Amino acid sequence: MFLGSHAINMDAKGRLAIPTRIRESLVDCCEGNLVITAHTEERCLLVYPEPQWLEILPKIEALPSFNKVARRTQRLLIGYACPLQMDGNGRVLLPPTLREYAGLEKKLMLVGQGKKLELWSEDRWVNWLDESDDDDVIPEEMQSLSL
Amino acid sequence: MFLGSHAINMDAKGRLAIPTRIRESLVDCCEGNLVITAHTEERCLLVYPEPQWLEILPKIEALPSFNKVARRTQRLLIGYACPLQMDGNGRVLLPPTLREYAGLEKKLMLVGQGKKLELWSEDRWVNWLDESDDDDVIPEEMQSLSL
DNA sequence: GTGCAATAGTGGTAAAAAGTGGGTGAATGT
DNA sequence: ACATTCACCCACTTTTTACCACTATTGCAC
Repeated sequence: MFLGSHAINMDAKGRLAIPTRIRESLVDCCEGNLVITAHTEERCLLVYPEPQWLEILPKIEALPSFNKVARRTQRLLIGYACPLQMDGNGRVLLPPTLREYAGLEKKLMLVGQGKKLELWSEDRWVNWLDESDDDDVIPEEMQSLSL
Repeated sequence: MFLGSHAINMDAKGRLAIPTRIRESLVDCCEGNLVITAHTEERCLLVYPEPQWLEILPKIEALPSFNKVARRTQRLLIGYACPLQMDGNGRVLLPPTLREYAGLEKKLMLVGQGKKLELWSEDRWVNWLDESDDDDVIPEEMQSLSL
């Protein structure tokens, strides 16, 4: 279970030190085997423990090839997916195409999301926080949700 | 299984170095025998390991001849198909007609898509990423999909 | 409160591998 | 027969990646 957000830095080579708390969770649940890919709705990245990834992969593959939205989802999720391994210092190397996609520079935010993590450029994260989506539709599943 | 995206360059002769990761997968699954053809929905190319291609070919041929969409699909997929072989350095030579179709110049993106690969002009790829498809229909299979 | 120790984070280096460019000979087509 | 194209090969340059060393920070004990 991944909770909380962490401000972390990426070095000049695109390496990223996973915060120790999270590192421990990762070793527990997947021996450090991660899959990182693009988020389809925002320009940020998704980090899955490999077992979680293997659960959703078949669902993505099963989507219809001749629907535009489905094709976009497939192309991004599968097309950007990349297995990652932590190095001896608990760092991972982010492939250039993913850095590019999410606009990652030095300052990043790693955000726990339960079964997965999200990785944001700090700038984009802050911008997203400021966005007001007042006019968006609330799905049925949330109509009766009480927090 | 092909995952992940790679920025690659085409040289002046129209040769294209396959990234090592993918090269290994290709040698494993088809001894480097590829078939490349046109994508019917976007102006990019499809790269199949030969066995995968031989699986889908009969399905394409079986499409009804008196339907316009089906005819277009056949014409493009079969009409542009071309077998490729990697050279000693893991490069392939792209036929001019395919380069033309997909608008390939120097900078390309090779995108893993599970059983196949897609090859894009980098420009077109970036444009496609920026396209907003907000008004498209979300297929039923995705209505309750939770990733 | 201060100092020491352990651990996290950062930067650098060197060996290996991958990408790039070019040249030559064979083959094909005019 | 000649020209042009293409496949194959060789060599060089750049990038990658794994490993190592140092600095900073945190936490604990005295």
